[in-house]
Amino acid sequence: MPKRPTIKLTKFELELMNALWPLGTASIREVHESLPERDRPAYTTVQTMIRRLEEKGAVRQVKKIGNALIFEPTLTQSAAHRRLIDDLLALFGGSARPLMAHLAEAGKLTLADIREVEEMLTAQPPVAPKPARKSRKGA
Amino acid sequence: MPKRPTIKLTKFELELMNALWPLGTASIREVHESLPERDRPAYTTVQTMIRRLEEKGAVRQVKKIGNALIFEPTLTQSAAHRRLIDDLLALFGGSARPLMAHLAEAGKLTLADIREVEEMLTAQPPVAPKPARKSRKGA
DNA sequence: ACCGATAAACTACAGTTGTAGTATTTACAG
DNA sequence: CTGTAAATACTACAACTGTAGTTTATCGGT
Repeated sequence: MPKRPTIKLTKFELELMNALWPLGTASIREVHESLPERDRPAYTTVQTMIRRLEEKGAVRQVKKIGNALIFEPTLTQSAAHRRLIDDLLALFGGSARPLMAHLAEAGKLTLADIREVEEMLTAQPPVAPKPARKSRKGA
Repeated sequence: MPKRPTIKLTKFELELMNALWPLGTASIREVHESLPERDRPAYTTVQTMIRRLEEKGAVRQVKKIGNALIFEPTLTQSAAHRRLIDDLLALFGGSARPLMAHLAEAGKLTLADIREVEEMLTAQPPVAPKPARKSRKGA
């Protein structure tokens, strides 16, 4: 597999993606308007950023309606999140432990949170080495 | 309280701090040498960065030995980490839940990790609303 | 007191990011 | 078909980052 180079997004690019993901598919205008009106950048700023996101391969043009281009995310939210977390984790020496500890200390983690994840982990075998996810050869 | 503006460090600045924290106090030369020799930047690069860290208030000069300045961190590792985590958390809408879920999914969280944090949380009352930390008036 | 080695201070520069203005194209209304 | 409004494409630019060279100050030895 090609292993594309895991797109790196800035904070602001991420915010744009956060606007785009729920829309699924949208024009620049729509992305722009869906940003929090409190400190909303100029329309052209969004334009520029979307173009850069396209260069980075995070979004792509899918069609044109009237004279407006319609975009859709190529990078999934999940992939973006994974990247963020991996980066943070790297700064913590690769282990989630100190990260968790910090979260707990800062009161960002409740017992409920823990229990939930615990269930997740016990429900599914944590070390399941990729159960050969169905590969429909044709489509 | 003054609430200083929570210093924002870049990845590389963080790496320098990671070198400095264990040293406790060090010259630029020492910081430089303690960087992984694999892709170690020029001495002057470290100089520049330390200067910028000083401007940002993350380190400070404490003395001079020979003609070399000795620095020490002002920003604690803990504070820096807190900042990192808070930033990440903000991107996740402020809740640790999806973050945890992602960690678990990615196999970065083991049951053991969970248990440990769980203990931390049960040991100390998690919602302790700042037990009025001792304020010696006089100092 | 001078010289050579170090260190610090200053300067430089290219790439990235956030921000947006200006110029050009294009689709639709009349 | 033509004008106009909307969108796109192009251009600009300052702050921040990573990178390091050049110039100047300083310490310590002879």
